[in-house]
Amino acid sequence: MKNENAPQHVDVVIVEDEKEVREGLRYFLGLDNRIRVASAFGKAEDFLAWIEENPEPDIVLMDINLPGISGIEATRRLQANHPDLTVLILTIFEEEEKILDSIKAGAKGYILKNTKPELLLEQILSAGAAGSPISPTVARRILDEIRREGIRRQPSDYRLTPREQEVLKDIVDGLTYKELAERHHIAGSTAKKHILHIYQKLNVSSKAEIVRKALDERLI
Amino acid sequence: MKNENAPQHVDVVIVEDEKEVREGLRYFLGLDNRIRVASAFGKAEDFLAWIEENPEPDIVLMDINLPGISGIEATRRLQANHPDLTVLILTIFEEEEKILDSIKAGAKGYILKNTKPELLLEQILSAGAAGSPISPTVARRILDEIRREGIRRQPSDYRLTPREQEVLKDIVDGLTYKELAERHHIAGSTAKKHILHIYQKLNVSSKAEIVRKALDERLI
DNA sequence: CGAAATATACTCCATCTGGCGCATATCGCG
DNA sequence: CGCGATATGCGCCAGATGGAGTATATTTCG
Repeated sequence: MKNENAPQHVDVVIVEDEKEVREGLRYFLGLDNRIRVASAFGKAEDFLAWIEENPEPDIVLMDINLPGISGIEATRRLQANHPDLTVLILTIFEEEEKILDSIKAGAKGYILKNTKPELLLEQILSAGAAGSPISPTVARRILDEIRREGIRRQPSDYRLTPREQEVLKDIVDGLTYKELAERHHIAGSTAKKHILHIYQKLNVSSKAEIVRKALDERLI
Repeated sequence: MKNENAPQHVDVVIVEDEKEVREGLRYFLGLDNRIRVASAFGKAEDFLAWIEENPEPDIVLMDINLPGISGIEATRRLQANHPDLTVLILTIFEEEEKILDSIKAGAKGYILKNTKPELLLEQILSAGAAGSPISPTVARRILDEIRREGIRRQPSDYRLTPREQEVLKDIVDGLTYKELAERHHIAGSTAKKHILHIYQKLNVSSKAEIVRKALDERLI
């Protein structure tokens, strides 16, 4: 199976806005001769442009918190033209939502920035071998999530009032302020107020987002 | 945060039927003074009896393929009286089904037996610190599973053009005309035109309705 | 009882949205 | 070549929307 023409190293690209971290990573990874840092970017946009003009690297280390396009969004977009590109999220976030979003966006691994350097190296190399490096604390959350689905999905509680629940359902049905007001015999202004409250509680800002969230999380 | 009364080591129990492997593990783990092997068993039944009479160890290394009660079943039974016990599956199986079954049974980690000894040590120790050690190849399977949750059926054909498909997806993501225009480098007026065309084809008249329809009929 | 939460309603305002017409430009296909 | 489909873009308009106040009942619960 050994191919003498195979590159001797794993090509890595870094996308990370903080220059210190970015250059630090570039330097550290470069020390290991199994890894070659092909390039590094401070903005996802720059990387997305670059990837269209250059040969695919083996691995992309992607920060989440980037100015402009986020690392998750960038990962999602990569799926279109580079579905097989191995993207590893490298971030400080441990929030379950971001983790799952990343995975669904197509990330092949999720490594925390506090990972010890030697381990980080192992993780990156293992990703080349069809593995998915995941920081143990992150893995725990993912496993928790799987278990939870296995048991029962209790709808996340946004503490919507009964009225808001009704309104929510009507929004999902595509009703406008007016229609909603008529249906419940209240003023349009009131219907609107209910909707705005729901926006705050669900942390969204449009009906379309409500519908998406309500259906995704089955709070209908 | 250091507590002088804290135990100096992690208590580990091994459940593994093959004597060679069992004793090998016991010996190897014992070499590291951060770990103490409290006991080792060749049958799950023996361990289940023992655990009721002795203080809980910190970690249980559990083989799957055991005579009598399987490691997975044993893990499941442990949930009743010892829900917080950290069980790490240590096995040669990479089958997705066994992996998921183990997790659902309550295992906190899933390590392959081919894991390098030094890494194995790290994995076990990380489990003590609320982490979930997972072999990279196993993690990959789990992630694949999460991503897969959505085995699409054949969507009804509304004859949307490729561009409209893209726009449709963005609407479901909750984007406004402007955001959508930026993302595709087109004028807001054009984005709007695409949306209006989609409205006609899907026979709807608002973004909320599109989101609903797109999610319901899985045309995303 | 009385405070807190909920439901109701109004105003102002900037922006977004849906609907319509019109106009190019490109491409594939016959 | 020319037709039709697709993609792009502009302008106009009325109404819907989202955001932020303010205000007042009504209900709920400690």
